[in-house]
Amino acid sequence: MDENSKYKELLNREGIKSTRHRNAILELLEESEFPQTAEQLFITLREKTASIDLSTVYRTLDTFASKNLVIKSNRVDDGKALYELNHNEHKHHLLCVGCHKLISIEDCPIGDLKQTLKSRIDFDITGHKLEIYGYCHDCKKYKLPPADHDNL
Amino acid sequence: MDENSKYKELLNREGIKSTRHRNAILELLEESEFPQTAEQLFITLREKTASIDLSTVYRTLDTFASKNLVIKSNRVDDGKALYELNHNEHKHHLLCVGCHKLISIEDCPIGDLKQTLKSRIDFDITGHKLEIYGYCHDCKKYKLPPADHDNL
DNA sequence: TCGCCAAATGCAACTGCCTTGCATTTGCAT
DNA sequence: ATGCAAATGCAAGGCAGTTGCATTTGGCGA
Ligand SMILES: [Mn+2]
Ligand SMILES: [Mn+2]
Ligand SMILES: [Zn+2]
Ligand SMILES: [Zn+2]
Repeated sequence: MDENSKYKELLNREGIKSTRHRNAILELLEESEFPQTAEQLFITLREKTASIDLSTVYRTLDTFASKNLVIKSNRVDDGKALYELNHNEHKHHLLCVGCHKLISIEDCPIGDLKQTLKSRIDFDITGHKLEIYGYCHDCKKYKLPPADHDNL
Repeated sequence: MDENSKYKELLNREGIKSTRHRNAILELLEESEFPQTAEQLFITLREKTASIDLSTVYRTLDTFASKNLVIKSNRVDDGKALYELNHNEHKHHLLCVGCHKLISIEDCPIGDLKQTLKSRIDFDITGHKLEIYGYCHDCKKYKLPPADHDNL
């Protein structure tokens, strides 16, 4: 293993081997602004670095997810699995249903709710997924009347 | 078509035909407290009512979703598609990761955020999906240390 | 540095969820 | 009742993700 082992320490800390593919995948995830499908990662990996099998990509991502290095979620429109690096920072994003642009935000509205639920029904929140969609500045002019559901 | 056409008006209002299967599926969804997979619905339909094909279940649910009669989402743990009746009321639920129980809540923490984002970055929220998980009262005693991500 | 072995990977077959093409049936307007 | 578009059943197919197994490789101990 050559000097490409940028993530050797991280991987060893998790008790798994530092390999070419694992380093490449971590590096690629670090460059990605938004969650990626396994296939997107696979294609990019084939282009820019060594040959790799799709099953290896899935296995690696699953391993990372089990170590909490990676967060796995599902795309809203087709349910396909998405993977992103777990930066241990709390972020959400807005999806524009007009142009499909993603916009990062730091807001998280769960904090208060967490206290409320703990005292009211004795439920301990450990995590959540929040997907927000709507129309961005550029798309507002073409805005359709909003669907009458889920429309607080 | 006999008197089972409980939803004839509703269906006609949406511009689609009232059929035995569509009525059965709407009825079944109305009895369901929580979102169901297509397969769960399919099995129940086969047991309690007439024979139906799985593809019909999917096609019907897709049709309903396109009319906003049904809300389609994805299960957190396996990504499988879930379907529920759109009651046009705003609800979320808590998933206990200990016993997989679902608990309905009426709280929605999006209201304030909606105003904030509109004024700050000119984004119009039209909808959102929120999935909250943690430990219910009964499972707290067996609680594992929380994962260090997404843990506001 | 060498050899060992469990872990990681490639490859190909396979599973399961969901979709689609097509022939037949059915709802419903006339 | 008749006609026709929409709905359905059936079977095949598509595609994301998984798995079994043979081979390779990383890391460790001698
Ligand atoms: Mn949050
Ligand atoms: Mn809400
Ligand atoms: Zn937009
Ligand atoms: Zn529980």
